[in-house]
Amino acid sequence: MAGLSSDIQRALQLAVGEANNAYVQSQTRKTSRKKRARNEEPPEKPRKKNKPSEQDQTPASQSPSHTLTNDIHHQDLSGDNNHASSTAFLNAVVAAASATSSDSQSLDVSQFQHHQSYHHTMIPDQQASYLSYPPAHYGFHEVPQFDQPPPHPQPQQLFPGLGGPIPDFQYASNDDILRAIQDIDMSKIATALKTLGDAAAANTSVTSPPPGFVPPAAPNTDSVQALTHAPSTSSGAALNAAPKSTKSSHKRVLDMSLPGPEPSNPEHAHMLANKWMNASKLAELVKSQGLIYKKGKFSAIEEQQLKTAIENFKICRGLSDDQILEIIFQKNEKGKDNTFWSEITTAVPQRPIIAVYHHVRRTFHPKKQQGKWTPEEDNLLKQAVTDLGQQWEKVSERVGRMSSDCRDRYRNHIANRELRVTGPWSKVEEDELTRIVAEMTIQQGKDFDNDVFWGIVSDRMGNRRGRQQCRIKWTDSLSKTVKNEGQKPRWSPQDAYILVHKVDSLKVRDDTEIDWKTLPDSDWNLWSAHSLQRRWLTMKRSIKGYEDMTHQEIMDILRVKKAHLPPSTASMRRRKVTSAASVDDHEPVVDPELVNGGTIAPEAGPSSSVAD
DNA sequence: CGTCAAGGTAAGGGTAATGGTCTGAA
DNA sequence: TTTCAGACCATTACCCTTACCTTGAC
Repeated sequence: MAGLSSDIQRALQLAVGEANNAYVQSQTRKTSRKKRARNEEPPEKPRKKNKPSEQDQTPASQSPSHTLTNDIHHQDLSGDNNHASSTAFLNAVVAAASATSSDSQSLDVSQFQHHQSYHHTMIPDQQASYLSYPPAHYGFHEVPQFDQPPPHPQPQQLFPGLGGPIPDFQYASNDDILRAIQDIDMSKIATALKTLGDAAAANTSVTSPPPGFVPPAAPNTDSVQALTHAPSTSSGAALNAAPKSTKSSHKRVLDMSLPGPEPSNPEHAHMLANKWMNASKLAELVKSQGLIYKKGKFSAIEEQQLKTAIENFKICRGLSDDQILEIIFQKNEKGKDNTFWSEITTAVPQRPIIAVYHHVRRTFHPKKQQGKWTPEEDNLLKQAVTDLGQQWEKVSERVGRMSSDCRDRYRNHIANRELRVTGPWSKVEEDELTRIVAEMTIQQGKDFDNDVFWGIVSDRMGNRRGRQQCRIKWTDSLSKTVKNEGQKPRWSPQDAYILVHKVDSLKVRDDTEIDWKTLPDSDWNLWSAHSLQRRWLTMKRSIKGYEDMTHQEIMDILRVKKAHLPPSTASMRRRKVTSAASVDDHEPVVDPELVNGGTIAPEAGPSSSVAD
């Protein structure tokens, strides 16, 4: 099948692998739960924090402080029916796609089951797999294997009719794969997968899922009110962790294979989607009824879900794009469709209707994202504020930018412009900022990471520095120096190592789902959430072709890339280093692989402050 | 006329993307 | 010496939440 796109190839691999994974999982669980204990650790060993014993893994025992990993286990264990349904649907997909095959050359999926699973993230202790990823040029074959599990027994094939041999995917070239699948009708596969992807994307009551397809429920990985944040792996655990085996993944920039947020209880879900509750009302319900709702940035997946929901709303009612915009920005009450906001809110579980309202109105605003402000616009804005005051909607009409953008431009760049200083901070300024922050937080028993009002700080700096300047200077520079006893810490390979393991432990579908504030722990807390996020982006962008990879694929590569610590930093892991003065370069070096393999456990948490 | 819910506006806090400079290793 | 990657710093557009206000139904 010449000209088959690589996306289609990957999509097919994914479909088959996913279907078989799902099937094998359900078969495996049905036949013997004991197999689940076959993991990196012997069953009698105490499990890591994030890997509770199997007895813990019932939905009923799920505590509010459950971990993400727990969630995944819960979903997986309790989701036999879901798997069966998903599997049945995938089965139908492939059956439909292969219906036109002229001969029965087909996929022997048992070939894949010897390799590591890209589903590893859903089934942490499941070692069966179908597709190997990434290819050897990433150096995965060089990664030391720890506690290689015994070969996984092979459950019955999901696609017994597709029994022809196929080259081992782990080492096969694309050509081999293509030859093996050449008789499958790729257009049908692609169509079916698109449907599947859309269903997963929508994962909502707005859309009707394909028959038999039950979208899996899932851990929530964003900020969730009233939920103790699922802790990521501790820094100590990260340092002690063996590099995980490779697992395959698939080429979709948004990876929907991991489940999304678990729907709230039906009553709460209805309330969130229909009641316009303000912050205090929400807080009250969190307290009194244990309401769980999501805060923070909308992830790329939520964006997609909303987009799909709006599209469905449009199609169901036969509306045009303009009519949808009229609903979103409706000014008059006449002809108002009150179901719109409630309906699209159901597409993003755990989001309150008010948050969706604000988000969608910004996202769909015709004046959004116009880039840099020109001096002419600045003058127009300045004049408009002089004439109209801070009535941003009116100012917006005159300037031609969104009201919030006008407000931001004014407060951040126009107001007090004559006083504003830019460029590097002087020592005097840094001391002044440190003093002001200390006075406003520490001296009042508050947290200097979270309880600072930056507008006030800027005022107290005489408006010579803006709120954003003050905040960034503090969170990304001065605070870590203060925490580090006056020494400026530098980002080290072990920080990168910890970060990768922590991100990995979150098991998110996409890095936009990460709540970066939850990453630091007591031993590793020098870096602000903002810094960590930027570090992550830097690491991610160091991977060639990262734009076309899913989070899982990026994770796979970084996990290996950052698997080893340079000897010079390995020694530091044996004790907590808090300042440059404490670093002894002559300390014996610990073989990082020994530590990685769990032979040597670090005594304490890692140094989070490797000095120059 | 008071109350309540829906939703519009403003304000405060925060993040993402990007670019420049410096530094150290190859 | 040159080149390059990445650490560090700064800027600024963009985003989310919350408080408060307006409007209309009851």
